[in-house]
Amino acid sequence: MKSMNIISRCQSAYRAQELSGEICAAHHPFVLAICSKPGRSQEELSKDICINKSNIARTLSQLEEKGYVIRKLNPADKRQSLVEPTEKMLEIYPRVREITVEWNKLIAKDIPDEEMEVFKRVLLKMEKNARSVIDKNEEEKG
Amino acid sequence: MKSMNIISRCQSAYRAQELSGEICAAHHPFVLAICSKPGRSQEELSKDICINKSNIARTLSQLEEKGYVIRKLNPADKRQSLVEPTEKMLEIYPRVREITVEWNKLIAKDIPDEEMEVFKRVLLKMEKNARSVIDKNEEEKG
DNA sequence: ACGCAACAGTTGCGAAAGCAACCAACTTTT
DNA sequence: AAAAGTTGGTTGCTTTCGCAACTGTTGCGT
Repeated sequence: MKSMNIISRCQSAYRAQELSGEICAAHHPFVLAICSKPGRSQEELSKDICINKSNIARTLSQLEEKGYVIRKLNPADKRQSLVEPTEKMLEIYPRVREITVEWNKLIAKDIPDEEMEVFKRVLLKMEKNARSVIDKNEEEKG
Repeated sequence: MKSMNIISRCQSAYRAQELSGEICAAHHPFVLAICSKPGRSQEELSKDICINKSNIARTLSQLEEKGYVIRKLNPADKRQSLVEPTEKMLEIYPRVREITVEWNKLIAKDIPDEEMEVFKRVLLKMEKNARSVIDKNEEEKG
C-alpha cells in the first residue's frame, strides 16, 4: 500500500502550489476541519484529522497569530479551548475546498463511477480499521 | 480523500511500534525499495518512493553509517551512486515485508475480496494520476 | 577543445510532525 | 473535603521532510 503514502505526498505538493501565499499545505486539513465543524476542542480536532495534539497546539498558535482562528476557553471546562474560524479563514475556506475537489478530480481521472463508489466505501472502511488498530495499541501501552 | 492521509499516518505509527529497536518508521520504504531492486541510483529511488532527493541523500547517509547500505560510485557515470543493501539490511528485509503485510491485513479487515480487487486497481491508477499531476506541474515550473 | 546546459548528489535552512515530560483543571475515590 | 487519578493543552527535544543554493560530472553545440 505504498501508493497511499505516495498519493498523500503528491497531494501535499499539489496543495503547496495552490494558495501558496496564504497558508501552507499542512494547514489545509485544519481549515477543512475547523470550518466544517466550528467550536470543537483541540482534542477533537486531533482525533478527527489524526494529528498529534502537540502539532495541533502549535499549528493553531500559528493560525491564531496570523488571524485565521480564535481559541475561546470553554466556560464549562476551563481546560478546553474551543477553536473557531475567523472571517479571514472563512474567506479562504471555499478555495481550500475547491483545491481539494480539483485534486480529487485529477486523481480520479479515467476511473469509472462504479469503481469509484466501491473505492470510496473501501477507503472509509480502511480508515476505520486503521484508527482502531492504533487505538488498540495505545490502550496496550497505557 | 483525507482518509488517505489518516491511513498513512496510522501506518507510520504502526511501523514505529514494530521493529523499533532497529530502524524507524520512515526507513521502511527505503528497505523495501532498496532490497526489491538493488543497485539503483538515488534519483531512481527518489522517484520510486516519491521522496525529495535531499531526503534520500540524508536518510541513506544514516543507513550507511549504521551499516545497512553501501553506495558505490557508478563507473559509467561518476555522478551517480548506486545503492545496495548490506547483509544487515537483507536480514531485516523479511521482517519489514512481514510488517507491511500484517498492516495490510489489519486495514483490509471485513472487506470482501472482490471489493479489495477493485480497490487495489483504482489505487494504482490513482497513484499514476497523482504522479503525472506532479510531473506536469514541475514541467511548468522548469 | 571550450563553454554551456542538464543532471546527480550534498548541504543549509526552515517547517512539520511525534514523543515524553510537564502544568493546570476536572473527576473519582475514600 | 483531601488525595489520587484523568484529561486538555503546552513546551522541549528530536526526526522527517521540502526547497533552494551549491558542487561536481556528463553531454551537447559550436
